[in-house]
Amino acid sequence: METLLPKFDSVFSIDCVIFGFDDGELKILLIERNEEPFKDWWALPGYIVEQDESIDHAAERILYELTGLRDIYMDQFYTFGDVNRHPQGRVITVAYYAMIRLNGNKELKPVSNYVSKAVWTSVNDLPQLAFDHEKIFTRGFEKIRNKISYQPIAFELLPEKFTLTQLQQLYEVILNKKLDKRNFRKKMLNYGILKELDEKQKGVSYRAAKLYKFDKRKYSKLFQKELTFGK
Amino acid sequence: METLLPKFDSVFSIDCVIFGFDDGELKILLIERNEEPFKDWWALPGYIVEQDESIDHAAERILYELTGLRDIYMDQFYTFGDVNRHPQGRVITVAYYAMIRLNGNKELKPVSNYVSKAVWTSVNDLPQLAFDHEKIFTRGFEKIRNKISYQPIAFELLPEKFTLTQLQQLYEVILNKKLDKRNFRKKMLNYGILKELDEKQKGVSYRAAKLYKFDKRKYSKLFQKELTFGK
DNA sequence: TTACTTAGTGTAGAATATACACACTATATT
DNA sequence: AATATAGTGTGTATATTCTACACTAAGTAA
Repeated sequence: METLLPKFDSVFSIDCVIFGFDDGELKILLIERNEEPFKDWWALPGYIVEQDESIDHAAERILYELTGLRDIYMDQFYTFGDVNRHPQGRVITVAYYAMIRLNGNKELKPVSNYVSKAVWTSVNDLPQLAFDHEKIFTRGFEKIRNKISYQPIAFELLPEKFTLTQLQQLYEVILNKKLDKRNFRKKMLNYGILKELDEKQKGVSYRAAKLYKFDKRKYSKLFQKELTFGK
Repeated sequence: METLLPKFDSVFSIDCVIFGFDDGELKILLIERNEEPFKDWWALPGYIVEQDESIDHAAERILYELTGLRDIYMDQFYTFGDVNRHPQGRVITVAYYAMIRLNGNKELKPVSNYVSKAVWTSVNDLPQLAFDHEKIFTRGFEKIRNKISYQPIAFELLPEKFTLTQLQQLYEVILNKKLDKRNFRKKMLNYGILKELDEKQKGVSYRAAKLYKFDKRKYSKLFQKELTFGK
């Protein structure tokens, strides 16, 4: 490979804002750093892209190393490239977000040793974060808030079978406002992307609610359509 | 500055998809490369980010060097990081789009000598492009198509004073469909973000249309609101 | 059996979006 | 002067979507 390219003292990294929903709370995954700079600080999970891997691959790899999770819906949302965002050199970071299904199991097993631990933290209760990670988080949160308004990404966060009330709670948390129960149900059911199951919620000490499933097929039909601008 | 960071043989670049509207056609700015690789090929304007400049700054600088334009509405939209996208090494590129007001003057004066010339090309009539630039263009075009559906970015492309017909034509080109004149006007005027002027179009051989101006203030009020999800 | 908690449901009025047809005005051409 | 052309400009009826609002039903726990 020729190298007409100028030499450049720089690094690419990936940072991930990984959302989960649990206990009626929206959470993100934070790690405690075990390396300078910002040793012992909380940070978004992220690491350096390797020389011979694509950034999408790096994002998947890093998420896997930190959580053991694969095949997660992940999307790039912004690239942060201020000169001084990293105290040790020029690091441009590509931020991804992911939404994962907690299903009650919240244990996280960091593999890489640059992390002491990884925990789920409510977005309403975040500690101070290393680097410009607060900025990155904020932008990622805006992104999903925005996106959920026109695409039902919420399903990524819920267990496979869920109640309408859970779905509504999730919308409320992300949009940060109360929604009307009847209107919410009407709208969701009208989309026709929910499959009503013959099952009910279990283990609750009150009337059990019906469970629903997300119907991916019908979803794609509905939302692949062009955005409308009437005729 | 310590350098605990691993050494990495890599480069960041910026590529720009610069839209303009002229003659009822949506165009983008292409350059003819004067450098290997892809010498004499058409490409999106783009170049390497310098060691000590932020990526946003680089984007502005590069646009300026190629067009002499400043203070352009510009937005990052995606970062392309496949391993082999550049034949000479690892180059991750951050793509920006810009929308500029042609106002009839289409002359472009490239400053940098890695460019032989720069021209406006209709998006319906693009030549083959260097690198993965076709992919970048496509994604950028999707981006504005999407965005125009919920934000009136179209004004960036029109002259300061424009007719409703021009505005509609622009929407039609970007959305790639015919719109109903009456409904379009009603909708646009209802937003209340257009200021009707006391002037009319000049130099046309038919009934002159009223000119309008975009009212930025009212715009921010209207569109800063949260995206709606009812109550 | 009672008390408690959440599930589940309908409707009317308001606002918005869509569909549709024709007259007017200015200029260029003959 | 007559005519053709091309684009401006308007109103109304209908369909759809959005919003506001409160009670009963079902299940569990004591």
